[in-house]
Amino acid sequence: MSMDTKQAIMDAARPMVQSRGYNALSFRDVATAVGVKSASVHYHFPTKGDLGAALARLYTEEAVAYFDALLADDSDLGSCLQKYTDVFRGALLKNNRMCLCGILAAERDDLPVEVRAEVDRFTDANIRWLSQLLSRETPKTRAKEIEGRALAIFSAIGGAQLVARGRGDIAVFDEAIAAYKAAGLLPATSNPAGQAPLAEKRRTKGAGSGR
Amino acid sequence: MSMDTKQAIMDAARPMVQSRGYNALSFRDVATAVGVKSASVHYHFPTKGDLGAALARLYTEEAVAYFDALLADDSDLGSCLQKYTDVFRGALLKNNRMCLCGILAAERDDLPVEVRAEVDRFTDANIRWLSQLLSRETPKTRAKEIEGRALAIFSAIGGAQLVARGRGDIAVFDEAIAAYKAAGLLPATSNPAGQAPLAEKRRTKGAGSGR
DNA sequence: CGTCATTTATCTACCGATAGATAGAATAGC
DNA sequence: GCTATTCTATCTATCGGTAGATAAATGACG
Repeated sequence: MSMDTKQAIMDAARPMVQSRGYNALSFRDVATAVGVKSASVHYHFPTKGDLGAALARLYTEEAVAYFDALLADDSDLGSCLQKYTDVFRGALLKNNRMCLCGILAAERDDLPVEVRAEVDRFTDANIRWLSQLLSRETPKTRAKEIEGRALAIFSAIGGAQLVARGRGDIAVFDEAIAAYKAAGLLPATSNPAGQAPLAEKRRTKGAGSGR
Repeated sequence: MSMDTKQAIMDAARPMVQSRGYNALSFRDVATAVGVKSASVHYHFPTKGDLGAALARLYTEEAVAYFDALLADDSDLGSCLQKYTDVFRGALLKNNRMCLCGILAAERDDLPVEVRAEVDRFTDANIRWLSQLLSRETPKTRAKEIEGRALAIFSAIGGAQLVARGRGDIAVFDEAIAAYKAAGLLPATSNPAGQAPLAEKRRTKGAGSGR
């Protein structure tokens, strides 16, 4: 029953943070959702920072695992990026949530240092993964340039998520992504006269756990 | 003494929200900063939602005024967009702050409806302005396409601001913007072999009030 | 096996601090 | 004197966190 509770706490807390942010996360709410008392949450996570950092760490680990599987399975850049994008889309789809580390980034000044560090790790992991993916297509390109492109993709998708969430309209996200493709920031997946490397058109299966 | 206090409250509250978000904004903190009691803040802004909405509304109005002046004065698209970008950069420059409506978008679920409405207005105003700017350069393009491009630029810049803030490093913002230019999402301002309409290179004078 | 000690996990009850908000007295300017 | 503004004082609700008790496993040892 022990690790079950710890896991249940994290399972309950994560969507709460993704919905309302770190500041709005309360031990009491989590405890109520899990069906225990807030003191029990403190038993597993002594401080709020501990809980927040654990959430962000697990979040990053799961994301990295999913993304790395993409890199291994699907060697097509276009469809990899499509699935990558769809993960962020999935968060909006689930009750207009945001990427956990995205919303934490907005709250940076209020975060305990240990949480901040995990947010940094998430960003790093995304840039690294995107760089890896991009450099596979254009191995000759300078690393600095590829990293810049990776950062641009990461930032742009995060921004689309933020703006779409602000409007409470997932269509805004889709429009932004479409415009990124039209501008050449993302590879076009099907019809229009894009540029950049092309890909097939399908959306494929699951979009992960709603990152 | 009356309107002075009201203005002083807003002047004090705005940077607080930009730094730590709506949830972290407290009547007591604002009152202390202004030099009055919290009850006096309630006199001018009965509820927190009133204060938040007033902040967002004024923020949008000031932004629109500044941007419209840009459209009138400087007819060059590249330098207009450069100044537009620099406004968002300026927020980071001032104690790693974010666009007020950007951070409010992240907190959407916690916002009173009146604040939410003002956030929407800000987004609309930005898309409208960017569309106006873009359509001046390419009048033939379909309105839907221009709006998509405007949304892309707005989202991308907001995302760059969010990621850079999360890292606490304004250089991240600059890198992202540079990569946007390289990708063709934003017009290149000077040296490289960009595409799109070109512009001169200067940064010009003030970047507004740190939007 | 049985006994004793320890650990695990949770509870109840509370702490000081702070949140937004309100009522009504005091003060100031016209 | 009336109105606009600010004050004092207080309320209720919630926050993260702690203290202390307890029941149930777990393990050590004779």
